Amino acid sequence: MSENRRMAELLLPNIDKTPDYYEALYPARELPEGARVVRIAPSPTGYLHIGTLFTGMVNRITATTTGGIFFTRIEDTDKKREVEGGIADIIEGLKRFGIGIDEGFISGTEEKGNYGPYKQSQRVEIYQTYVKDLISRGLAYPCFCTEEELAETREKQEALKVRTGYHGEWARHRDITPDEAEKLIAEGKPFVVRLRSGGSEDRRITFDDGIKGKIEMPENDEDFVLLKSDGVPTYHFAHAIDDHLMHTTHVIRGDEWISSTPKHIELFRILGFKAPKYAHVSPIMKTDDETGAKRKISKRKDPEAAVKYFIEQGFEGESVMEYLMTIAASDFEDWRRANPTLPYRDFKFNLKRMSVSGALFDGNKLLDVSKRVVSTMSSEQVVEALLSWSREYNEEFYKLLSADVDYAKRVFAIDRDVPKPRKDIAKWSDAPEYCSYFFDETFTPSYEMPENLSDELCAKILRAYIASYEPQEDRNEWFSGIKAICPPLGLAADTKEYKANPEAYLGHSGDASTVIRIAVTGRRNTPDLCSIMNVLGKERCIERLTAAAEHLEK
RNA sequence: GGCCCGGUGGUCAAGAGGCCUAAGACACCGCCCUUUCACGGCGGUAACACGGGUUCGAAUCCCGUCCGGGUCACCA
Repeated sequence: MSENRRMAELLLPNIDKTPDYYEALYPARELPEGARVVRIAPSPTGYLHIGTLFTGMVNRITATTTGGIFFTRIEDTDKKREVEGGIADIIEGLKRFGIGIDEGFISGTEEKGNYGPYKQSQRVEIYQTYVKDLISRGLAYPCFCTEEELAETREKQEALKVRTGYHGEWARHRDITPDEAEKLIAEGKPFVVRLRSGGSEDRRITFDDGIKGKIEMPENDEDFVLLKSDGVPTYHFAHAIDDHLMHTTHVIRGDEWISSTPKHIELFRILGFKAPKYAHVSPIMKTDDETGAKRKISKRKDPEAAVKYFIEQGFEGESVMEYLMTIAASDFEDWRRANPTLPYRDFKFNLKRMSVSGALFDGNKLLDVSKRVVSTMSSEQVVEALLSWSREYNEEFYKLLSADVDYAKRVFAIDRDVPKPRKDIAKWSDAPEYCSYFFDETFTPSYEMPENLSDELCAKILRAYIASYEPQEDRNEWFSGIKAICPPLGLAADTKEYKANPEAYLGHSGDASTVIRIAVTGRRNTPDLCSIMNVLGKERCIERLTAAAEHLEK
């Protein structure tokens, strides 16, 4: 038995399979030419991050436009950071935003597909099989350094002003013999398995990044850790094994990974795998409120880093995705204008069109996009969405709406379902304020009348209108009712008439309708008043008009 | 600090040596339409980080400076 072989048996005695076994178990996928196999590989460390959603979306749409596969894989190799329910939070979050999953984890607990298991903690035997093979080929070795020893090395390197890390001369256990290792193991010393890197600082490697283009870097020469002392792999090693076995063609991930790509490339080479194509997505940035500096959006400092924030605010998933698409593809907005009704998924996405630098999160733009999305929804859809949002995040409002759902539908049908719908609502949390005057419980009267009219005149307008008011289905008929009361009060029935000769009148029919609007709704700005009054009903309108008139007469 | 990646209006961006007197969108401002509010339409303010090259010609190519970001773990 060779020394390397002996070392392999010594370190991983329980592994009896060889890589060939797994190569046969996970044959190549049968997919059409050009189909891309992509994935998102989150760690279950808590809630869904906006950046994860973003790269998830980019991956999803890449698979969709190429007719490929999008799968999820859970990277739970760090027990310390794992959070209970973390998988469900992330997977359900993706689904909530309309990101369909073809394979891998499709809920917090279920997985599907022929390339599993899709959770790294269940793949330990696979990783160890490949590591054992590497050791027996002399390409990996055990390292018994303690944390303290590693820190010491680092200090020395810093004092000497040389590059820190476990490489070359500094790789203390690089030449450890099986005898030495056996002795240390017998003493109960823990160890990790490191790669015996064949790279050199002086040589450069280049790779063609799918987003950033050609990137040139020094080769990896770090004997980085493959297997941690608990036998679980590091990200780097798990990535190489998994994406090879799962036949990932394109690794689209956050650009914080660029600097470790040389490690990954070396791993794929040493393992004899074909490396995937890499594409590094720039992070979503934010301006720091305190320093004014641009920085990566942060979990700790920014509420909008958590996708939960948008859900609580009542943004439609579709709105957030539309907004993210405008960041992801510079030509998306043009496409959207040309195809206003198509789902964003139909957009032909191309990684090469992605921006190379990180975009600042623009809340205004999100609002604008959201208003457009909401304006295309029917009143039924709006009320349904409102009900499910408020049930969870605004109990008071939920009670109000659910007390009479038909009434709510009539409220939200106003100026909706028409060719040019209004854009008053961006997110469901805007709704309570938007419709407050439709409910006696939330109606706040206002008697702030237009500046150009005296209170006395306003009261007269209201009294005249109360006396003559009859509900009308037709807007023009309805407005005729207002026009009719104008001349006796010294107001112009026709606006143009007023503009031509303003001195001759105290105001015009537009002013009269403003007075009525304020009395009925407590606001100057509302959707179509005729429809509002019809929804409110004659009795309630008269009540409010009378209350206002009485107030002004005092 | 080493190594990477960037830098066009407040924001997102188009731009591949002459078509740039630099597009479009959001925001902001003004006007028009209109019974109000919106929607819509029209218009406006506002940018190639800086310095050197290369070239007849540079936002675009090269070098340097500055600035920003990322990364340097038995975390992903």
